[in-house]
Amino acid sequence: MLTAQKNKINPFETKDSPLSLMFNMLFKKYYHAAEQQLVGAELDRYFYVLGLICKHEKITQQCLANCLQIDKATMVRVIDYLTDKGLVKRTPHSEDRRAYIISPTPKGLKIAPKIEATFSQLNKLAFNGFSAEEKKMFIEFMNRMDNNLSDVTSNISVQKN
Amino acid sequence: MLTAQKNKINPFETKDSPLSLMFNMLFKKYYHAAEQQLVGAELDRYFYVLGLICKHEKITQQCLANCLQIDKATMVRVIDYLTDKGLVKRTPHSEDRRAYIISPTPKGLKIAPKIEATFSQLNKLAFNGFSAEEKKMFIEFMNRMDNNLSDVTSNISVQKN
DNA sequence: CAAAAATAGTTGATATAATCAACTATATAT
DNA sequence: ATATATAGTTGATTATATCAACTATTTTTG
Repeated sequence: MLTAQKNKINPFETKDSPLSLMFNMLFKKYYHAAEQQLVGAELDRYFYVLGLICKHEKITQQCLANCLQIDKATMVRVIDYLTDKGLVKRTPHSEDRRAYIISPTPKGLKIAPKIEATFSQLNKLAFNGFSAEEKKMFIEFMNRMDNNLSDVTSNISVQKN
Repeated sequence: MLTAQKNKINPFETKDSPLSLMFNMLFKKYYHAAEQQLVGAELDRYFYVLGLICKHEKITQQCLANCLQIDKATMVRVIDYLTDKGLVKRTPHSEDRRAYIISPTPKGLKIAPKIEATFSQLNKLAFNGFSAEEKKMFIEFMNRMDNNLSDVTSNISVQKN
């Protein structure tokens, strides 16, 4: 019998647990830690989107949606949110009049280092006790998995974005 | 300039990308693939919860919430959903009259193998090209990260569950 | 070249999920 | 015996995802 007190299920130790469960749990822990560290930082979500925009300076909405595997309709609202907060702006694309280029405002750029520092610190914490080789291997494993799973989804079904 | 056509951002190759982004992307791909494979299987979400319940046969709601890092209020609704579908049932806990034990119904148990098979297949696909050692290392890495990030969140803040 | 198809972005509607506070009932600690 | 903690529930609110339909523009192709 599994009760709350003697809570013993650990997906990381159980044979054949779905990997998605592990990914999701790690995602949540990391994400919530980031939220806590960024409290009072002008924005209260979509840190990683702002991070990406600031890192690349110029990027279209559709590209962001593709990169982050987010539906383009959802992305509209993300960018609306960041725009309302005065952190990014839309400017018409010079070569494609359907498209907009998303770029950070000065205010957005000012926050970016704080976001980057938070991610960098959390990465360091997540990798605590990892050797340089182990760290490198981990990222490589993740990259391989991403490729493996991309093959699956594109074979099984039509992409949504 | 990053446009949709020449989409070049890859969080797995970019130095110092937030790990949460990688976790989330892998989670999504895996999860959506599972959804597609389980279309028409009585339930259309919470596969992993049903999987856990069937694997353990007897487990309290709070324990499930803890294990899955889901708010207990959310868990109520998950169990409601599974109960409405006739896949699990609540029975009073014999030693703790506040608690309910969640267990699978025959119908739930009948579906379980299909869910397990899907996860098993997707795990295999995700690990495609991994040696036995690499696979073992990956799980170990994930486990270590989970511990590292648990330390953080419990230090920084109060747990929600 | 003109027509058809595809793409970038938006909107509205809907469905799903997370979160919080307040609550009941019971169990545990002091 | 009282105070505190826990398991579970509910209602309200917010966040997120998803889908179809739409405009405007670009690309494809016959």
